[in-house]
Order: sequence, then structure tokens, then C-alpha cells
Amino acid sequence: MTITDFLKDLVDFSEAELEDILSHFQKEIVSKSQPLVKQGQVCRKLYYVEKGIGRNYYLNSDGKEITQLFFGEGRFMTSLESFFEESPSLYNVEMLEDAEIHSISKNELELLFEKYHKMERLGRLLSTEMLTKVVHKLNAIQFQTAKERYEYMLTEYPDIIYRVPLGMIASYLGMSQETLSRIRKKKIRD
Amino acid sequence: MTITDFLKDLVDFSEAELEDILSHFQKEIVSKSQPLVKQGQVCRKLYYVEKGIGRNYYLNSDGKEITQLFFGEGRFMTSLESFFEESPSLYNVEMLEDAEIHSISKNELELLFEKYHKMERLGRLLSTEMLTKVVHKLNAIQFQTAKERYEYMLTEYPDIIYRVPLGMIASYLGMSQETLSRIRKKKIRD
DNA sequence: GGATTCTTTTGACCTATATCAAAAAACGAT
DNA sequence: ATCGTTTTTTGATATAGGTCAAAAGAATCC
Repeated sequence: MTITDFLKDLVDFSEAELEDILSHFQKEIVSKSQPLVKQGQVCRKLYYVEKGIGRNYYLNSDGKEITQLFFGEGRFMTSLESFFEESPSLYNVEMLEDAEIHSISKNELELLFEKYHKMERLGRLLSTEMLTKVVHKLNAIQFQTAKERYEYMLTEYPDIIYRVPLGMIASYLGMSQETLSRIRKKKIRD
Repeated sequence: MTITDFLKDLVDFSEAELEDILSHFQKEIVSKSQPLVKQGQVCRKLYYVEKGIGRNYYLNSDGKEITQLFFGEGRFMTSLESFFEESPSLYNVEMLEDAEIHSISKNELELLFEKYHKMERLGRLLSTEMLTKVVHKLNAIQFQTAKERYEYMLTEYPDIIYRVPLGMIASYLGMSQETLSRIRKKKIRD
């Protein structure tokens, strides 16, 4: 879904508003694995994923990559706490495939929030959407068995699960790659 | 912190705006454990906690209470996904002490969002604040040991940790009460 | 199209944390 | 203060899922 359609769907902007808003976004073609945000930097951009899948991840104390969130097509992506709190990012952000994204800086976004009531509304809706998404994940992680978490992933992100490496999904679900491999194997048998 | 001060701090409303907005909130004195939202109901109210501590929790398949979030003084509280998605609540919501809260219905809130650009901004700020809070918790839960999660709780919610029963904190942190008890004991020794 | 690198699977073993059960301590109401 | 209830602690035991290491399978590249 193009960013234009996406914005229109969420809030009924006039053509003029929409044009103005879109003019503040920059289209970027980024290649797989190219870092968009690095752990430790303040992330000052918000991205819309038009094509591709993004993720944010961090390196734990053993140097292992832990994926925190995936961002599919038609989603806004950023290093959440860093962007909102202007704090050093806990995460790296990258695309997992060659991708087309649209970026806007925090400053410009703030200006748009000031300028348009409807834009502020858009911001609120995106925030709450992201919030419910994270709450769902928290539910899944907190008290479910590894198998149940995998099943959650299957229903919640069927599009993503077959497009990204197993190890990333395992870390996203809070389990080791070996465990996920074994669960998946068992699943196929039943 | 009173709701009036809280709102003023976040967005610079005029006196008239503030008065109008506050007139849509209802002050409620609720007693400890009185259910505000029940699992399965759609939660259509947002609460501001002026005095007391609230939580939402659910009963898992074994009938055990699992606390998902605490809401301290000066926080907005609701059953997040239920309120935003108008879906049946996964959680019960209650106060853990006799409390003073201020409630507003979703409808009235929406009207205020329509009416005031600044109100929409307030909604966005609250949403993002809640979002970063949940992201922090997710970080803590996903890949930390039980001990590390307890330490996270100590720094993030020092006010709450000594005011609510151990079992609730344990379930909030995704561990058994016994484990938390043992961790705490060890901590005291060092 | 074979060599190289990356990803997934499999097996053996280990550990953090769960569970169960019961004692001890703290709390609350009379 | 005392009885009953709730909460916390402690000990013994069980297990889900982790770690390590190596093999098997895919993907990528000159």
C-alpha cells in the first residue's frame, strides 16, 4: 500500500493537506541490511514501509542479535523509545530485503502536528495502533509456552513468518533458534 | 498530582479549554478490589489515577491471576486494547487501595478530540508515553533472567514495589512468587 | 557448477525456574 | 490480644527450554 493511500485511509485529509504532508516525506530506496539506525544513536526519523520488511534488534551481552519488532508493509517504523524520548536507541533498525521506504524527520513531523489538527489525530491513531500491537506481543511473551508463542506468531504475522530467517523469529519470540526449529518440526507432523 | 495539574503540565490549555475538558471527567471514589472492568466486557472508559494504585490482570487457564500492568498515581489507566479496539477486555481492572480516580467515556473523549487540536495532542502524548512504557517492559521480559527483571522493577517502579503484594509483582514480571521471594532474599544478603 | 558462506536441524547434556506442599509470618477483624 | 485469613518463605523435586557442537541443507558468488 502506498503511503498516500495509507494516509487517506486513516484520516480524511483534503487533497491540499495531503500534498503538503507528503511533501515532507522523502522516498528512500534502501538495500538489505543497510543500517538505518544504530544502537546508541538518537533516532530522529520515522519511516513508512512501502515495500519490504524491517526490524529492530539489539546485540545482547553475548553479542547475539535479539529482534524486538518486525515492521511489515504498510507500517510505520522507528526505534520507538528513542524517537519519542530522544534517547540513545537501544536498537539497530534495518530492512531485511531491498526496500522502498518513506522517511520524515521528527522536526518536520512536529511542525505538521502543529499545523494540522488532523495530523495530530493521525499521530495519535498510529501511536495507539502500535501500542496495541506491543501489548499483544507482551501478552504472548509473558506467560505462554514456546509453542504457544509460535502459534501466536503464525496467526498474527503469517506474512512475515515465512519471509525472514528462523533465528530472527526465534529471538523475536524469546526462545532459542534450536527450540523454534524443534517446535516447527513437531507442528508439521501433526 | 491532581488531574488539573497533570493536564496543564502536558499541554498549555487555556483556562476555558481546561474547564470544558475537566467538566467531562467524573470524579469517582472507589474502594480496594472493586472491579472497574471485567474480563470479557468492552472497556469504554479511560481513568486518571489521582490517588491509589491500579492494575489490570487476567485469570490464566489454571485460574491464576496474572498482572499485566500497574498504574501509579498521575497515570491514565484503562484496558488498553479493549478501549482502543472496542474489543472484549482480556483483563480485569481494579484499584489495589481505596482510591480516587477520574473517568471519561470513550465517546466524550472522542468529542473532545474533535473539538480541540490540543486535546488530540494530549491523546497522542499519552499514547506514546504508554507505548514507551510497554516497550520498556517488553525489553525487560523478553530476554532477561528473573533476577534482572526484578532489578528493572526496582529502578522503574520503586514506588510500586513496596506497596503491592509480592505475588502480583511476580506475575507482572513473569515469574512465580516463590522465585521472586528467593531473589529478594538473596538481594538483601549482598 | 563447485566452493564458500549462511541457515537450519539434530543430539546430548545442563540449568534456571516452575510446581507442589507445608511451615512461618503478617495482617485484619472482632 | 486472639483467631482466622492472606501472604511470604522454605525445601524438595520436576521440566521446559537453554547451550554446545556438529551435521545437513540452502543460498550466494565468482
